[in-house]
Amino acid sequence: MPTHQQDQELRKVGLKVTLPRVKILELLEEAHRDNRHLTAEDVFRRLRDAGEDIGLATVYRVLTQFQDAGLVIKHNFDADQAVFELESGKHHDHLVCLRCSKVTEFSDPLIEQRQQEIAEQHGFRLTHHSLYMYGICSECARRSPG
Amino acid sequence: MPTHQQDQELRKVGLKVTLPRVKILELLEEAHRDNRHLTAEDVFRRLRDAGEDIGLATVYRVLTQFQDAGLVIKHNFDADQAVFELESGKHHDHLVCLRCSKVTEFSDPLIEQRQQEIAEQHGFRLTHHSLYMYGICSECARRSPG
DNA sequence: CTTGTTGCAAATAATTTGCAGGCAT
DNA sequence: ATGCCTGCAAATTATTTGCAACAAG
Repeated sequence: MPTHQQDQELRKVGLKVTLPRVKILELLEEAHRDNRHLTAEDVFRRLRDAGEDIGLATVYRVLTQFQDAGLVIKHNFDADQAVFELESGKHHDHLVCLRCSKVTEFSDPLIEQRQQEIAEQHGFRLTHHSLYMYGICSECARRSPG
Repeated sequence: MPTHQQDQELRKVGLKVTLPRVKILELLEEAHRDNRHLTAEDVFRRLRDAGEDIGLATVYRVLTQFQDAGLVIKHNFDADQAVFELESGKHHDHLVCLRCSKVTEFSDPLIEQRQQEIAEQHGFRLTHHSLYMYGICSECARRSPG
């Protein structure tokens, strides 16, 4: 079989190239293009719908491995299910639409800098942070201005 | 029995004054003074240690009722267990120590304003946000500068 | 070959719910 | 009295793990 882009990514982080891993990686890339973050269940269901016979446990295992390998980030949004997003390398924060779940990434130097200052003021050495902003996106607002 | 401060808070939000509710409210107030946020299990254990015979299910139920009543806020930090904090009325964000779990509250107008601007730029009408900053607090850093 | 991987089922962990008895108002 | 509350056990939901069969390097 020809060597695809995904195969390289997997090999690079020391994971064998298997069908579940390649498929899940593809799904995550597709989702990222659509500004969606997927839950493990989402991934599982999409694989099912695509005719793949991949168990939910495998989905969880693969996502965790991807996370450990730095390929993926896990977010605990307000909801009770975690969502996974492809790690793009550049840090960013998120705007999440409460209606359609669209996710918009942004990065603001000013906010980042203030965070650092505030941490220092309180004597904290910062390791990371998470900033999630929740609201209604323009499309959803237009659809029903409730 | 004399009417305490807690009793008033409970009545105000339409909840009957019962022992579990009063005790849990007291615990949350105490924890807040100590810059701690408690998980449901934490609350349960402390009640047990104090000799109270209150079930874990009740703890969850009461915390949820408090949340619905606006007395308490539930946070989904990095961990898999949610933590609860007394609602002080004024919005604030959090610095969380990864070693000792100390929580420091802060509020920064500059960050708040930038968030609003960013949301507008992306066409989002913001409803709320959560900003958690994780790191090592000064005491823990002094104790072992890992 | 040899070890990492997978699917399935069973196990955990956090939280919720049904129900019969109790307590606040 | 009467309906809100509670404890306990059972149910749910999200996620993890054990294990035998299987496949990648």
